[in-house]
Amino acid sequence: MSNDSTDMEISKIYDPTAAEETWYKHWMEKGFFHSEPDDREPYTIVIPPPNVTGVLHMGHVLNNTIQDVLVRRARMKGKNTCWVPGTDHASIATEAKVVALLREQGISKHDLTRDEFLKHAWAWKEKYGGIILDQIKHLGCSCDWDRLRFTMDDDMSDAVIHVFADLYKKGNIYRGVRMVNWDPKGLTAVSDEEVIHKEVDSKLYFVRYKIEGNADEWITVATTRPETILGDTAICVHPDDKRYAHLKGKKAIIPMVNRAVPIIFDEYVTMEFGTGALKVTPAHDINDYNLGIKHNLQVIDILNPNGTLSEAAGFYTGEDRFKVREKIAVDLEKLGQVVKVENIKNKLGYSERTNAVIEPKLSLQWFLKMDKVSKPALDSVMNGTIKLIPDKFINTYRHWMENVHDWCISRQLWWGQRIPAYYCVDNKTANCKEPIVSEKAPAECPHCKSKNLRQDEDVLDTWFSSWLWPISVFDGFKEPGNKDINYYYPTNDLVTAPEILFFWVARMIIAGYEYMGKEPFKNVYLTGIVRDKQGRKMSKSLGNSPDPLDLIKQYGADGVRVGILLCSPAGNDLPFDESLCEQGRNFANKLWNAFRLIQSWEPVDTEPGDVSIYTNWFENKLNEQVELIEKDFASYRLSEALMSAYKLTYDDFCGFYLELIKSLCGKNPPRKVYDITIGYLESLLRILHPFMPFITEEIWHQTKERTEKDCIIVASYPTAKKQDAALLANFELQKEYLRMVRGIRQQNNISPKIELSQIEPTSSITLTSGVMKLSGTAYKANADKSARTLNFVLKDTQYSFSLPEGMELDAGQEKEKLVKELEYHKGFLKSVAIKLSNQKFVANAKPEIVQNEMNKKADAEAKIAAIEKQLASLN
RNA sequence: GGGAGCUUAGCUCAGCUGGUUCAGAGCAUCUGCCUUACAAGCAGAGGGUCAUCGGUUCGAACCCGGUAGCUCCCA
Repeated sequence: MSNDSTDMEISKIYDPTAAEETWYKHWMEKGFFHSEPDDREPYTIVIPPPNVTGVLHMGHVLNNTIQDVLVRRARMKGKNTCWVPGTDHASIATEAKVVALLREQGISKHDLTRDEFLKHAWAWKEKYGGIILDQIKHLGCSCDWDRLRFTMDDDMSDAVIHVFADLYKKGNIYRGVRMVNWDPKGLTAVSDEEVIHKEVDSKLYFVRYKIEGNADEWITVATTRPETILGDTAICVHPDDKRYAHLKGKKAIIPMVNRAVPIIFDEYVTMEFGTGALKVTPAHDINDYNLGIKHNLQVIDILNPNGTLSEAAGFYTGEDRFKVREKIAVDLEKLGQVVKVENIKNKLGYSERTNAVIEPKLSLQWFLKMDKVSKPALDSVMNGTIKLIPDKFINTYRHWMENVHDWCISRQLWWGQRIPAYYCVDNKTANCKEPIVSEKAPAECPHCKSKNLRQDEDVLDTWFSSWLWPISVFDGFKEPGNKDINYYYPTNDLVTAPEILFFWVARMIIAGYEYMGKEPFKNVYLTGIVRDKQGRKMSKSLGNSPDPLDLIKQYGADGVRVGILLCSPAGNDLPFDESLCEQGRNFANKLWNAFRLIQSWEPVDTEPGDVSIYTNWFENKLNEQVELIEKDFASYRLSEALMSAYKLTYDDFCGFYLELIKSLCGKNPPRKVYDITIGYLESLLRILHPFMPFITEEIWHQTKERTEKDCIIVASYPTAKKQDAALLANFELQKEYLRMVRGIRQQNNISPKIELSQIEPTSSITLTSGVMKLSGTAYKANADKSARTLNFVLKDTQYSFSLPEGMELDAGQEKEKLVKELEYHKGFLKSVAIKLSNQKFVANAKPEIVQNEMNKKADAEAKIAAIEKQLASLN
């Protein structure tokens, strides 16, 4: 080091930009992020692959910061860490983007062949699909970029196809007509989990239907979807409903279409809702569909896939269902069939992807049977093999797993893995109708030998790719038992949002047991949801999310990381406020200035002498906090761990330790003290590195000359040594003394520059010379004890200081203050005394508790005596 | 409609097996300070009937029950 010249300038304010670029590049070049199996213990995380359509939002910032903290800490603890990054092809979202882009260019999807469309889609992916990963790098994430994966990479797709064929062979996948959630905008079925139910204002139409054969008899139904009247095939009433009992065996006439439909009786109907009479539309409502099966009703599908009315409706063909709803209300009114219209609130399903109102629709889809495969996945969480953090999610998980529905895995899209099912076009034998499921395209129909085969048009749900992620990223399907999968699987931690606990986490666990016979990860850390100040979830569509890259520019990546972590306990929602990042930035600056101070010192070759008690104290404090932080990490309390590190640095190191050394040694500490202090700074840097990777690396390299590979990212993490509890306790009193002196200075307007003379030194607490100096107090022998003094009581000891020259003391005020304090302690003593005189307490409470009360009593008595003595001196 | 969870300082949260340190932390606020590392800073201070009502207990923020409000999940 050659920083002995005074003209060497280091900025007062830490500038993160240069450090971020330099060090990320350096880490990459030196291969610190890359992992290969070796004989060390592995620590593995697979990233929740963000959508290729995505740009970085605050949720990603939170999620990836947490992962990076865990990974960096594990790396420093000597683990062979592997954080696998990647992206997800996001079928619906990406296809929608590509369709929109093509539309801008005047191209309609339907004018293209499947292959042509996919070419556009891949081009789109190449261009935009990597944006989010580049953004993650700015956060400092130490992913193993050599292992980058995409859910539609050839290998990954092969795995998906293999799994589909395998599960079909095992009888776990079937094809069937079911009521699905139809997204008329995305033109595809979506799974139950992709439907968001929202409460909306609707109208409830009361429409009367004529009873067949009776001149003026009517039955009135209530519906929020009058357009579906055209698809009605029954009216249903409760068997106990006396109002309708006489209609048994009768038929009702559907308005407009004049179709006579049976009046059926079923307990499913709620008599209290509406009129107690329910119109039944089996094609467009899941409950009606079930009623239809039970009562053998006709099914009339009146909707086209895009949400317009079909030929089967008979009216309004080609018009959108919502327009038709308004029109039919008017038309029915004209026919005199509308009795009344009420405003109500009801819940509607919306597509998670396109926000279109979901229409229940009958269609032919592929399903995965969930009952059997989900068993081990439920057990593993219930028996603790996989831990959910926080564990409040176990209940939610169990509830879902115990009531799990079959998973609709087909999507009517082109972007994704095409279902490996083939159909015989010639259909020469009865068996030809069976789909042929095969990983490779079959050459001919196994039944009729026809070579005229057609592949299923649909692709698989994106989650059907990502549920294999922890296995497929290590080529566990392509090469079972390979070196990587054996070494890295099961992974350690998974960090994700609770929203996708079922979408993704549960299904990964299922796949893990099905294909590896082992859980895919040991711990699942569920983050909170980042919300804005009004409590709304941050989202692109609301535009209420700050751009993380702007934040990084403003506060530095370290500042943003600290900001988002400081108040995000696991599973708790995080109302995000930019001021948190400001706090992070300020903290980085504090650390920077602590470094500046130390590096400005010019050590001298003297012995430390008394200064050793302070280095000794900080050593103990450091160990105490490292131990605490260790515990916090063990229970995944990251924000608490960060707060401990924050206070250790801010309060203990900067606020107390450095101030003491400074006041005792000025700019010239003994060399030994200097070296030790540098060592402490380095320990702090190492503790902070997982949270603030850039600034810690920067300072690490400025504290001394280091080789290229001597980086903090691979430095060892501090371990806790045993502490001297008595020493730590004693120093709390030293600090308290300092606080008290500063308090009386503030109250009495005494500048820190004026030295206060302590006239009654006592032996109860040995005040150290550094604390005396820092507090600006000094012992004064032979003081005039009759003079007015400034006083405070610490523990059981009264400290008195003679008044600085020219200062008057308001004795009345001082007395008042003391009397108040005395009253408080007397009250306290009284409550303790009552407790101790309670026979039941003494008999029932544990001995150490009783002893505690006795100590409390003694303390209070001592304090009271001290205050009384002080009061007496005022008279 | 069914289920789960939450309610502690202005805000965000700790508070383990009921018992000094059990009423805490950070931020914000207020009051002094441009004290030679840092005003992105230093020093000090104020602030809570632990949602509410009842029960158990020698003792309850903590255990049990009712009520209110909020959130989430499922239908």
